[in-house]
Amino acid sequence: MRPTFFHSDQSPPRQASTGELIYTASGTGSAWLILSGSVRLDRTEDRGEATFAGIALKGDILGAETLLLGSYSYTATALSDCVLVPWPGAETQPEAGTLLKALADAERRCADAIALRCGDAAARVRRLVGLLAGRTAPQRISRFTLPSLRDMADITALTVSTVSRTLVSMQAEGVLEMQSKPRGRPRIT
Amino acid sequence: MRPTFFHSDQSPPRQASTGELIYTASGTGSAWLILSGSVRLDRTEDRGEATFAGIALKGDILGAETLLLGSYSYTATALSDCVLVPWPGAETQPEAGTLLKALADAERRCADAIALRCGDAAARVRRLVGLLAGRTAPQRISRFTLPSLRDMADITALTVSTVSRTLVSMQAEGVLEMQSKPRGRPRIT
DNA sequence: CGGCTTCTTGAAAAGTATCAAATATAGTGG
DNA sequence: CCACTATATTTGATACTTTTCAAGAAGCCG
Repeated sequence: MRPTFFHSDQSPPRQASTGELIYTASGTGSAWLILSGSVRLDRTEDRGEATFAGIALKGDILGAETLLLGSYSYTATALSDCVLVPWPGAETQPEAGTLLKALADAERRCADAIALRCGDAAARVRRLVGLLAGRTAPQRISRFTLPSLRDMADITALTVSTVSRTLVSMQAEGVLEMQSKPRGRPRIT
Repeated sequence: MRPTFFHSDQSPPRQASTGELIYTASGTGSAWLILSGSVRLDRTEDRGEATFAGIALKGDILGAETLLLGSYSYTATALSDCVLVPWPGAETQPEAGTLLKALADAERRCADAIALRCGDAAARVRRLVGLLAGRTAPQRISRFTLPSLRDMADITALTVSTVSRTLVSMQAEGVLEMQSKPRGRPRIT
């Protein structure tokens, strides 16, 4: 008996753990629907440097440009543990309705990403934490479930030092759980 | 005889001059294709404040979310003189290919908008000026063709003062034409 | 253990925001 | 036609936030 959480005419879900590379710009592959987790997108600038270019959350479509261009335009990295399924599943061409939804979602998360660079450091980090936690989870957030400081710094256009200081003060205020993130190389989960 | 610069089965182009409101969030209307000019998108936050949420340039689709939701999600304002045509033109439903292109364009301009908030003030303003001028026009840019300082400040997450100072120094360097923008209420063109 | 990576923290420096005022122009109404 | 108002840009002095640079602490891994 096959598992029942995805249709039998689709490929199985793909897992990506925190920090893992999902695909690389100019590489080939399918588009993806994010079932859970959050993803960071990066664009390679003129000088070959990769810069933050967007964020994708649960329910978003990832790498839709490959359906048009034949290759990915951005590099995708998992900000948290992710589950992805190829998109569109069975049909070779997505239908107009789902494409429209993907388009509307893309514009919403664009506005979200821009908003993550508004205001002072405290406001940005707070907004990012809220976005990653999802509006459905108002309970206190553990520091363990957050991305690396490097990722959060890139997303908010702050430095690692500033993000660290901000998180520490958020912990002091009780917004975050009073438990420091373990230092050192992240453990392989 | 009808004009020949657009197909007779389409509505005529719409003009919007610099600073003009194109449509309002929660209002109704069609989606638009930008034939020329640049547009600023704003989202109303929780407290009712409007914040910058994106930029749209020549060739981009504007307000596609109205095809899915029935109303606009953002407020659109002309950053420069614009010409728009309803989209899709004759067909009631856009085809998959053009939707995919709109989706890819949306992600590209999302990355562009995020990049406008990277680096110091000089880098941001320089990038914005380059984006609005288009890569096809490497010649020197007149100060008259730029949006208002208020708009540029909102887009780059700087203040009006800082944008002004940056533009003045760019004029001194010769990147911009050495002609100051006229002060006072913008003339209605 | 030693090397590597990540997070934390301190002090000084740099950049931008803030506040305020001056300048300049378009539109309005007398 | 001319004050008068409203809006937009420029500029200066100061205060504040964040960056920078540096070092230390803490965990993983070979």
